[in-house]
Amino acid sequence: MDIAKTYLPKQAEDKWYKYWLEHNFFRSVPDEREPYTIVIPPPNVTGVLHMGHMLNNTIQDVLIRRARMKGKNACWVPGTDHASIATEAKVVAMLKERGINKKDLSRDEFLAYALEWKDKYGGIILEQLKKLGASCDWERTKFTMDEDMSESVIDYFVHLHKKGWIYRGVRMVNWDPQGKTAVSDEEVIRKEVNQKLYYIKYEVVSTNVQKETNHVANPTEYLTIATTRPETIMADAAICINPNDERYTHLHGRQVYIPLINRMIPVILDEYVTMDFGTGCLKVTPAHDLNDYELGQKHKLQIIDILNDDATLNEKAQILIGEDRFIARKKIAVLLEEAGALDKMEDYTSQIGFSERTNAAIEPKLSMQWFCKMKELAGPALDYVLNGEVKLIPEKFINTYRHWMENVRDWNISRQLWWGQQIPAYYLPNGEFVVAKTKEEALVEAQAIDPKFTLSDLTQEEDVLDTWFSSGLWPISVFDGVRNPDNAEINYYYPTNDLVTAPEILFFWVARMIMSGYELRGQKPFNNVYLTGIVRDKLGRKMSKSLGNSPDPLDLIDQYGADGVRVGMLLCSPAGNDLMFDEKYCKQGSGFANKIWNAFKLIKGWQVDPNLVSNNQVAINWFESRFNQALIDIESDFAQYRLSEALMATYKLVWDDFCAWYLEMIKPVYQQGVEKQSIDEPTYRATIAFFENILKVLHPFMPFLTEELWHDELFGQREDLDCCIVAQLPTNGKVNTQLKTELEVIQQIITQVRNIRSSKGLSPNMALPLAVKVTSKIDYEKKYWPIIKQLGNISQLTEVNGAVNGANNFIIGTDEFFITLNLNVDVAAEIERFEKEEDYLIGFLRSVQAKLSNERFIANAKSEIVENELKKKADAEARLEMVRANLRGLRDE
RNA sequence: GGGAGUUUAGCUCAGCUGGUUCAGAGCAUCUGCCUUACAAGCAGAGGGUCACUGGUUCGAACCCAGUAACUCCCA
Repeated sequence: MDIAKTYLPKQAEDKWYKYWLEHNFFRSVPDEREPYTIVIPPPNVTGVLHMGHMLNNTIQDVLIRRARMKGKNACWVPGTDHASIATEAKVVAMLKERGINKKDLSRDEFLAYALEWKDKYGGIILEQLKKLGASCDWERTKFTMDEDMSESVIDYFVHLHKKGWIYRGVRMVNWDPQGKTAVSDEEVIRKEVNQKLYYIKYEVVSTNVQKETNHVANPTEYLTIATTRPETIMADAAICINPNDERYTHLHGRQVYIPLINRMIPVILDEYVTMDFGTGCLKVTPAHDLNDYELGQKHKLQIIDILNDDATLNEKAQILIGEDRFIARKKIAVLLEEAGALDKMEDYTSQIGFSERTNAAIEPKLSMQWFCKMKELAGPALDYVLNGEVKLIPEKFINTYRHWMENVRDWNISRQLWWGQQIPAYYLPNGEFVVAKTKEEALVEAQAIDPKFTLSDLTQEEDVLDTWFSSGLWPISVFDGVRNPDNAEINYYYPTNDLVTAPEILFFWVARMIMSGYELRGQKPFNNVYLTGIVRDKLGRKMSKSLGNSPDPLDLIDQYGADGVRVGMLLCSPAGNDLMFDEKYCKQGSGFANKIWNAFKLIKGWQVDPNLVSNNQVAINWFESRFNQALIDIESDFAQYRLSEALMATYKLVWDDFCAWYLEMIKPVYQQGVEKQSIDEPTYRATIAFFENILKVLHPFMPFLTEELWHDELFGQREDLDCCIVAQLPTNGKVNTQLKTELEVIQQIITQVRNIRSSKGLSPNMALPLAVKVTSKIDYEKKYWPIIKQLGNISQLTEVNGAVNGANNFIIGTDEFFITLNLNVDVAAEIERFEKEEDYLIGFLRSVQAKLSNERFIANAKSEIVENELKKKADAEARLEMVRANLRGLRDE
């Protein structure tokens, strides 16, 4: 068989993903094993994969695969949410293209179109996740509007209503005039916008007395206000000035006319007004501004709403009826100008809210909405996090979480849409309403009020529930734990283990899951919340469609292989910090895959010769020990969710320890004309065992490559179900610290020898003799000779008692090494080198001595630190003596 | 305006309870090598006033205070 020169990911990826599916490796059903559960943060059903998903799902897959390989019953539940606003907007747009107006459709007709649309385009994202290698239990795929999921939502609503935590109320909401729905504060994106500040003159109403006595002498009086929204003056209820503002004392108790419509409104006093902003006169428009609304409540002002749901002006505006708010703004400026009421215009920038879903400018609007009380729910949800039952990783998010939970406001859960769960509230002819799971049950409730009511008297609330209201139940509802709280699945899988999500939805998703978990089950929904950062480009900009700075994830997979991209994502993703994504990380990932592939190729080229005797036992023991150490480190990294460090530890284990050192130590010397290189049996067996273990450790990060190699005949015959994906991770054995330290010395010798070769311009092929003056206990001659010989290309090793004349030398630890070259030693350069070292050692000793002669150091420092200082001193002195001996020798020449 | 976070090599980040002359990793850079697994490679090298200013301490990248810059959240 001819092995490709580089790793080719494509075939391997398709082949093994299919194989895993066919053999049900992703499937989880409750059994006697310990469960390990992750529920996916459901992406929008209409969404497509972006870099944020790539990161998020790579992390989840690494965690789930690792759990599987640790013998846990690993269950990763996939799914999507219905994203009511975004999806409805898309469906409306699609209908428009077909010439259909939503207004002309019944609710059921519209939902039929929406479902059709969802079936056609929905769930693409889940297919994309498969390309990444996501090992979700696809049989469990859920959608927040599945029948059982919707029923759970309705049940929860009824439950909360029974507790008295759901109510209706008029509130100022963030109105999206395009989506024609309220959106939550969190769904509003604030942006700086250049606007105009209009200075408008209001005529002050003269008093009767003044009118009669001074009619002619007293000219008309005006006050001027500054506003960015002149089109709302018709909704003004008052003008407000600061009572301390001396400029306007004469206006106290007066009234003014609104220009153009000449409606009379009072001048009111409130310290809320900033005197040095604009003119110090504030127009108060309670229906169209949150702060004005509150001011209006305080001063019992009239509320005049002049806007329709689509932000056109209604008949209450009296003028410009039917015009859009922005067009009205331009037109009214002209009208004011003509009426002489426009004093001036200034440029002004301010923050304006835009709908995250439709990008329309948010209009503050008073409307009747459904609310869920948050105080009672937030308390326990905060406690879970504060007492550490739910761990946030990294911990820095606890502060933010607490701040939000302590200042939580009631949650507006209604949306003026059709795509979603219709609120199960039924209005009665008398204006009251009842809440029940079904219309029939609602009738029973209604008849308790008045037995004469019939089904036809009940009208269901038109609004649907916020999507977060469904996804807030996700960890419970995917296991049917709302409807059947005691079923086997929920009891087995809940609470789930880890949740991987973005910090920006900590509140409206994570917090709400914790709330519902407590409320419905008295249990947290997950143990750990791993918060990933935002994927930015290498310039630190958020990746966005409009900037076009986001690579297409599938293109990346195409180019670098899924394994390469997974490694690339993880290499640059410290927990909780934003990551500056750069394609070069994917390149590094695919380079790593190639390195592993080539190590495999090397081993494949060997063949056991039973007659050969192994002299690699030290190398084998060393790597085994090194491997065990790496397992410990990697486990510790995972325990702390330091995934990129766990990956880097694995990367170095493979590249440095295994490839660069171990394989080079044991690699048979090439024999020409032989198809397969001969190797002794113990080394061959050990190496293959190491390689198989390495594949296991790598698997969570690079599932495809490892599975591909796992099935090679190199490892013998495999049963159908003997796959890397379900192999059990090796358990760590002993770490031999003496071997480790000694080999570090050997590595330094090799490096020095290479250095000398390289600095003298000698070929690596030229074998050199090495002499050593040993004072340590290291057995160079017997124990390490095979390694030194092979890696250093040393012809012979001799022990000497004194310096070797004319040799190049170096010191490692307390042992001195000599290489005799048939070249003149550059005495001056050598002297310089040793003088440099001497200086360093003198400085070092001085700093150590300074500590040791400091009484306060001796008195205060821990004894092991003092001892360590003494040892440092002794070592440095011994070394300094050697260096000086060398210098003496050199200077004598 | 209120709150939180960040600042260590050209880039992305480690650095635990203050204690090795402690400043580290990967990438990038430079030099030399097409050495029969890998040029997507090998061997070697350079690179930092740990943002700044003070303080605490025998000892500070680490603790404290202040300053600056950047980021995020809320109003």
